[in-house]
Amino acid sequence: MIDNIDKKYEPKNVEEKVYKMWNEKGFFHAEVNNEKESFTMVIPPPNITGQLHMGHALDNTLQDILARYKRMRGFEVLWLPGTDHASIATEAKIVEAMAKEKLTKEEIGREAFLKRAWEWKEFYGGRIIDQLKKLGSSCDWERERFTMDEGLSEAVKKVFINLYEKDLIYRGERIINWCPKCLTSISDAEVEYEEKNGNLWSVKYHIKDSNEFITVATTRPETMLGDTAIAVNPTDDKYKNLIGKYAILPIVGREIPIIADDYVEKDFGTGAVKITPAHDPNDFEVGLRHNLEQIKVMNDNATMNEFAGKYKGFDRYIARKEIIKDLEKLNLLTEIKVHKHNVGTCYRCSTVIEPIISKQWFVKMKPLAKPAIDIVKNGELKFLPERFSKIYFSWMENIQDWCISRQLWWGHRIPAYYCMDCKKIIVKNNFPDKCDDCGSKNIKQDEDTLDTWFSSALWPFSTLGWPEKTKDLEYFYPTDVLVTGYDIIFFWVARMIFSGIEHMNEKPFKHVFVHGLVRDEQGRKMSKSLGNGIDPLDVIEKYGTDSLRFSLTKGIATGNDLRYSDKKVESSRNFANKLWNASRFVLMNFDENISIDNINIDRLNLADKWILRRLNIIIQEVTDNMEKFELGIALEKLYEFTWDEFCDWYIELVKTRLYDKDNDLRAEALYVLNYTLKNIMKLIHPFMPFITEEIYSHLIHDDKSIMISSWPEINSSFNFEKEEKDMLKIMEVIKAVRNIRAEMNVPFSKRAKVFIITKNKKDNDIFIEGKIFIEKLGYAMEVNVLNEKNSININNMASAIISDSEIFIPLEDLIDIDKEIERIMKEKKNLEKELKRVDGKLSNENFIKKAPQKVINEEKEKQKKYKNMYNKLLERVRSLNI
RNA sequence: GGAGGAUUAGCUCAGAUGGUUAGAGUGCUCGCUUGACAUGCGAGAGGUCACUGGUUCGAUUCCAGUAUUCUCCACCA
Repeated sequence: MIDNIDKKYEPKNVEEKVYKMWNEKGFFHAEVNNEKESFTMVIPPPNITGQLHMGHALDNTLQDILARYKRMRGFEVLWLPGTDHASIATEAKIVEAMAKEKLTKEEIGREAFLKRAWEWKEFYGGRIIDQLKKLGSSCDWERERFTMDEGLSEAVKKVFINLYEKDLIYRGERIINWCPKCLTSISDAEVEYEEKNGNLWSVKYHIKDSNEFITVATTRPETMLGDTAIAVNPTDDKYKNLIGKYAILPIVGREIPIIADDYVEKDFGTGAVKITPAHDPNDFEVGLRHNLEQIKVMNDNATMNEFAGKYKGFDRYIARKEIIKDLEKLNLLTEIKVHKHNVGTCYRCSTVIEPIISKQWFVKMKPLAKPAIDIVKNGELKFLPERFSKIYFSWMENIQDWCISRQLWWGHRIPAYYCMDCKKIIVKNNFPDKCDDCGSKNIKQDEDTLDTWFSSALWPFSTLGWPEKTKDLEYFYPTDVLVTGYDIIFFWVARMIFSGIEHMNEKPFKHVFVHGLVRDEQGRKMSKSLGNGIDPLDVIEKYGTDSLRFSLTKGIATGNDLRYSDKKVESSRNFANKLWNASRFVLMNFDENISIDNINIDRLNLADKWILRRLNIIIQEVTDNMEKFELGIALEKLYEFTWDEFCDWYIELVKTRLYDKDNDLRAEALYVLNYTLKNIMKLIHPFMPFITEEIYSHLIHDDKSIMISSWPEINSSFNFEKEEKDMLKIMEVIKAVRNIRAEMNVPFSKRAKVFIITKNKKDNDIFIEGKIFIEKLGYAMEVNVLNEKNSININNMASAIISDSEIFIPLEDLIDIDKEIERIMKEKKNLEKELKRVDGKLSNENFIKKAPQKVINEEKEKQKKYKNMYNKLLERVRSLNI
């Protein structure tokens, strides 16, 4: 017996306490356990600079739901947490912080910089972890990893060396995406395209030894300083005679050849293209085909270099203006058009990317992509929803080599060493003593670090001890589900897949469970620049974690974006409160003097049997939904079952019995209440872990915690099919009575008599059994079940017709005959519509011939029912002289 | 240029291997301090399931096309 429980649920009084308890009892921890099947997930490691946002909240809520569900289903669940060093993002923040002290990286040097970075990591790395805990995440914190942990760094080196030895990593000079602000190369995936208004300038180039000109169009005139050819299409008659001749590069005066290449489209622009192999990826390819010189005209910070002649030192955009001015003076500018085009920008700092030729390390992608495509094609690894595999394929099938070197300090330093004497490249685990070839000791390590994603690609196995052959790997790998937003399929998911296959010879996970973005109330992306982000921690503070989790998961469709709204959280909070109060009701009625241990099923009443049967069905359905990852549907069903069926019906139905201290079926009622509520708590626990734990701890059971209790199963002795149907009939009567009363404006305090007329013997018995419920929920002073209505005067009664029965309520002076007529006519119209539909169907020969018998029978049943009701209605119409 | 979503109640969204009187939350209307809960209870109004075809006995659901809209990928200088 519990009293003095607050009327309102206060998450703050519960969440911290409960989380601490779980943690201290070691419920989050997973160990190799050969008696159980494993279920493994690795967290998408948040950046150490990161702060929890709604995306994290959704992502981790989904993972936690799966983890808790599987744990209850008896799996050894490992949800492995950790953080990512996020090279560019973190380095940028540290540089920014140093700028406030008027310091630069170069001034303090690599070693001191890294010291600062590690301090940063210590300080901020823990913050996001604490925030994940606030979400209720049941991660195994004893296994927390960081992408630059010693073990993970070993894995990175090992992978680099493996790939290098297999010739899948190479160093070469190619066009890469250069960010002039971050001062590093970035991969293709890290470039974001933005549509911008620019100009298309047409520039005349003089043909050598002639008075002719050739006109080219360009969006980036500043790169012309690095032109080393002009290209035309070989089949283009306009320019055929010019192929092989030379043009004079304006301003610079250099002679450049006019070449023919298929790459040029005859119909675009002038049909002639300036070729700048050092500053454009397409031009680079053309350059290779024609053996053209590559002239880089910019510095790393996007200012012009010495090859830019008089523009040296100018920023690229200033240089552009100056060049345009000079071309105008020279009369070589023939046209300026406004031109909308996509400009590549850095995904971290939004600076316009400069394609630039540079010596970098690359991963050869084609051979790695092939098996990674196959494994999804053959269904061994599944995307959920399936449509995301198409996105994956299109990326994987068109993949370019991956530029993995970064000109950053924070990250895994590339394990490549250069002999300064004989120039040999040595790729090795440790700093070599001497050069293998010439024996020189004059050796330097590559200055660059690796792309952050290079290490996170290994996350599913590096975190489990690879390259060591650990028991953990054997037991927990491959992982089961990877939960992530669709926005990082390319960055991360795809790279984990080919890495897993290449290094483990096994997929990294069986399912990729993809979710959408959390948008703001108006459907916009939440972003810093818009300032429309909602801090999940604020929401938790105000409404509690369970409410936040609930609002992010109820009714969502896999892979679709969803909108955050305060209204939704509020209604979730109301649901939590509902759970709280339903439990309060149950607990308040617990009676120390009544044992619910040995309940005889035969003594359960109709309502008991109905709710137990409904619970069985819900258990089955929700379990099916969970297995299919239909979390949103599962939760929706639980919401409705709990609120509508359990609270609004069962609890109301049980009250009469419970309040009657002499009733000898109170034990049965308490048993059913405890049993149902207990199972509801279990079913909801994965979604709302805190409140369910708190409530569960007060209920009667033998578990230490709901978290480690077992998932509900159907109780086959509770499959009361008949009673379920009977109860539905009684509920139908109750609804009809309430409807009449509401429409007739009968005040609550005014009890009325209810007459139920049915010729059907079975129904008769059911209603007699249900009298007590109809009285209570239909606010009736007396319920009479009759075979004939002859014995009562129905003229002053309001009525309703439900299938085989009629209901009459004498309202005496309260009856409003016009309203009654209105009600009846409305019902008549409705029935006519339905009858017409069902008659039409059943009189259709083809329907009878071709539809399945089951459907036909169902329709016939309906027809019978409607006809019956309709006849009674006509009788009623006649009797009222309408 | 290519691909993929979305389009269902005023708003935000679910939904069904094709057959239900198409659902929820929220908002709205009416009535309620009903011995858990006003963060509540009861009743109600509100939908041509974007449009046009096709398949089918039957389509809101499957197929094709159209429109509107969002997103991703590629990129022609």
